[in-house]
Amino acid sequence: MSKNDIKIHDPKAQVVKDSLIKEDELDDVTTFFKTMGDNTRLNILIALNHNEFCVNDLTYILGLSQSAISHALMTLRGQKLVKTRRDGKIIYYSLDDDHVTTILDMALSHIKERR
Amino acid sequence: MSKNDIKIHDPKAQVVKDSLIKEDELDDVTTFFKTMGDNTRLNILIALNHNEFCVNDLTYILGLSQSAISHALMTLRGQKLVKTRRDGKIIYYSLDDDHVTTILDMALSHIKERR
DNA sequence: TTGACATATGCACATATATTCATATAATGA
DNA sequence: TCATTATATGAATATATGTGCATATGTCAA
Repeated sequence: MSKNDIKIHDPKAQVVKDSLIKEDELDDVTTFFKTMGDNTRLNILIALNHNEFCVNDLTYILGLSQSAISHALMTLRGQKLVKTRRDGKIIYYSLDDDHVTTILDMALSHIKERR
Repeated sequence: MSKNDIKIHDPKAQVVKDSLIKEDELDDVTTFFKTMGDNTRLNILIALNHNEFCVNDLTYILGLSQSAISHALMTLRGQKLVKTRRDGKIIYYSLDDDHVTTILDMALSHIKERR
């Protein structure tokens, strides 16, 4: 008996199965959540939600190595969650997406109400 | 020179550093995002957003093994994102949190607008 | 009580990923 | 040009995590 022979109990299952979002679209969403699902990156986003900062100051704020911060920022930039601005040697990072703030706030309140 | 000797450029860095959320609270939020950051779990949530379903039907909808679905559901239940209802042999799963729908929708639109 | 169906769980394995270390690139001022 | 400061990147390692397999638990019908 192969996988195709599974018998559904609720006919709605077929409808929902057919209406699932496409794999690549799903990948985009999960990748977004994965990006948010890391203490370092989330802390960076929270910090940048207050103000733009350079890599050095983010290193100080989070208390992590410059390399770790830089790697995290590259991931965030790849997801277009942060953008950069250069002023001489210094590169300033800031949030690149209004949604992030909203989603962040929602998640925070979601957690708090759950307690 | 130790980590404490990092010199900040922007005095706001100190303010933001002091206002960071507590580690355990941060863990809660990232754990929540991690839970959402998986294709199987997210697909389950999307399916349950349409209707409650039993494990068997979710297995059919996602085309995965019963074990994989069950494991995923345990994680979701641990995060209080789904709840269960038993009817005889069958256990029905449904969303346990209004926020999830909202956050899901936001993430989906976030992705779409970004293209 | 036995068999069939529905779901859960422990273990093992494979894959993904965050961090560190070392080093590279880039910009500035002397 | 050289030294210094700021940031990025590649490789290696350690840890986390999703899935399949086998099996356990639970429920009902006969």
